[in-house]
Amino acid sequence: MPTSLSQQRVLQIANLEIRPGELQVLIDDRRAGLTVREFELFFMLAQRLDSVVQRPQIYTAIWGGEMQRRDRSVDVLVRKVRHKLEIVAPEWKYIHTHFGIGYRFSPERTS
Amino acid sequence: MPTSLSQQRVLQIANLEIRPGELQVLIDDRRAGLTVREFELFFMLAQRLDSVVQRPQIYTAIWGGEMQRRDRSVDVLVRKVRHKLEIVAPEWKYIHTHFGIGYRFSPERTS
DNA sequence: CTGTCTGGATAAGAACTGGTGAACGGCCGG
DNA sequence: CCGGCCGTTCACCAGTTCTTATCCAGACAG
Repeated sequence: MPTSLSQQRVLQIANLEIRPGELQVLIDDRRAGLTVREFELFFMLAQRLDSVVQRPQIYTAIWGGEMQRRDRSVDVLVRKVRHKLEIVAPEWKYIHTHFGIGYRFSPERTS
Repeated sequence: MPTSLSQQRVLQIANLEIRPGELQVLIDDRRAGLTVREFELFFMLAQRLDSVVQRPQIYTAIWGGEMQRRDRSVDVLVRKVRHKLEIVAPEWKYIHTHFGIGYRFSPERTS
């Protein structure tokens, strides 16, 4: 699966640089320090800029298979990614929650 | 493959001089004393300064073929290179670990 | 306003990854 | 033969990450 990521191009969005081949996210040239899972989530959402991705879709994209009811894996992962991004860029929000549906990636300045 | 190395230019980075044609690494004009394999690894990473190189890519570049799961060859080789470099330049770190991903070359003074 | 459902936050144990030292075997020169 | 060098593999361990459970705040329906 890192192989498939390697094929992808570098994404430049807002103050982000996302390098699939290195599994790295750079924010204003600083490394976010995401783990492999975390990167997969973030990159997956980033590719669908501005669109709401449903939870089960996210789950399948990252873990494969069907998401069980009450499985909180996606939520916890989102939480971790948000946290790491906030450390590097406190004044930005990247992942937005859509209640009862899923998440949407779009960089927004908060201040 | 020593042939391909011979074609390459000498790299000057930080306190390093890397001579592909001689398979030699000089640190402040002192020889690191790397073996052929060790040099290949170090040079390969050095050419990708500041970028994270995934383990399987490293493996393929040096041994060819696919890296098996749980193959520790890369790790052990990195360990040996680090050790030899540390003897010559204790106050420098050259190879950084990115957990779950691979390694990144960028010279940093530690002290 | 109240009850119910969804998602945020946190924590504990399991599972995994990488650092490290050493053993093993091949190769070569003496 | 013998000893040293080199590359590979193994085993142990520390540190990191993932999974799962729980508690709680916010959202929504009636």
